Amino acid sequence: MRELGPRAREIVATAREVLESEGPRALTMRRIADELGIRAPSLYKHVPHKTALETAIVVDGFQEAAQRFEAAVDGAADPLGAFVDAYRAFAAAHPHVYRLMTQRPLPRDDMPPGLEARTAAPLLRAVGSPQRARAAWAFVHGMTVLELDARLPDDGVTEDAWREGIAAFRPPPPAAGRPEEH
Amino acid sequence: MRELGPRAREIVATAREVLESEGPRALTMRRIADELGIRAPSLYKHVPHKTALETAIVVDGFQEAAQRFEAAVDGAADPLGAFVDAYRAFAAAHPHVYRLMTQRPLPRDDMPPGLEARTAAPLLRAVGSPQRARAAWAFVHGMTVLELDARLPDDGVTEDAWREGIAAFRPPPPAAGRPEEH
DNA sequence: CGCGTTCGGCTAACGGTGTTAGCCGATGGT
DNA sequence: ACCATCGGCTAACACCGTTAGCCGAACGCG
Repeated sequence: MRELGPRAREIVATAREVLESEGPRALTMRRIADELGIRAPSLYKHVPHKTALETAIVVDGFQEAAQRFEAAVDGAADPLGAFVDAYRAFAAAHPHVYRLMTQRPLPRDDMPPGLEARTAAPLLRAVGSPQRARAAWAFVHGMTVLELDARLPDDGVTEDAWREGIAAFRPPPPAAGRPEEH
Repeated sequence: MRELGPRAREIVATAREVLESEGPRALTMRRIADELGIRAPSLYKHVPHKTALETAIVVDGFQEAAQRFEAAVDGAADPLGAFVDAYRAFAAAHPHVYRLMTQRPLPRDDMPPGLEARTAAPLLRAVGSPQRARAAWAFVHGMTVLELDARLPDDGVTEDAWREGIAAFRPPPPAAGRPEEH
């Protein structure tokens, strides 16, 4: 993947703004060009195709998410709970970007190496084992998309489901004497 | 939602075949018409728009899924395990239909009333409580889409994650004396 | 029988999409 | 002073969903 020039970064930034404020159907080459006071074909002087634009948005999204997750888990008394809060907050703040990041196979070849692992690391540390991390990730992602798509009734039960799932995947206390409060 | 005539049912059936065999990008009005030896505009004599076609595929998918889930759970020794097996089998057999069923808000207004609840019922029975059902559904759906999109490494750990999640959401044994084997 | 309606095809066309080809003025290096 | 590169531009293509309007065949019915 070619490195993006400064004009390309501008294009990606306005593309992300369009996506976040008006959703994926509005994310059109002509629309992006309009926003920049430019014609659509000129975009191709900076970006090879629309997919590369979407990939760049996804990469930015992962970078931002990774930062938030690391900051949330760092030194938290309840790392899993903190991670889940940060995860939900990210998805709620950038639902269209979140969907773009998750609703298709990852463009791994066009992503900085290590970024995927970096994003996954805080959860891994929060729950202990890799298989538990994958299960917990699946739960959190599942809840998130079901909520984004309004598949779950908006009653208190959904919040209970969050609690139930978090409790199910929280690592057991480190061994010794005092039990944890709940 | 208008009831679909017999020709419309044929159209939906070939649309589903195209979707299942070649994916959503191939699901084109012209492509469907071709398959039927017909021109694209003629489809609109039977179906109001493409979205209605997709909705019909989704409804068929839910009906088939509901049947499979009911059959799987019915009288099973481990209802949750049986449900998960049936769920994964359905998604693996019809990945594109599964995505269509889950990757967008449900077209509830154009679905037979009760179908959504019927599809959800087997899992609800299998785990006991509604909040546990939602959490378990999120986990199963999350694992499924992550696997469909090849987001999880294809090692044994993912299978462990399935086991871990299932164990986490299995209802406690009914009370009395003898412990279950594992 | 004849008539009118409805049905289910058709062609032509519109506006929108991503994308390519090719032109051209400005900028900047040698 | 020249030439190349950069970053715009217009025109156009193929494909998409969809609409308008035509037309032959089939059918109900007086």
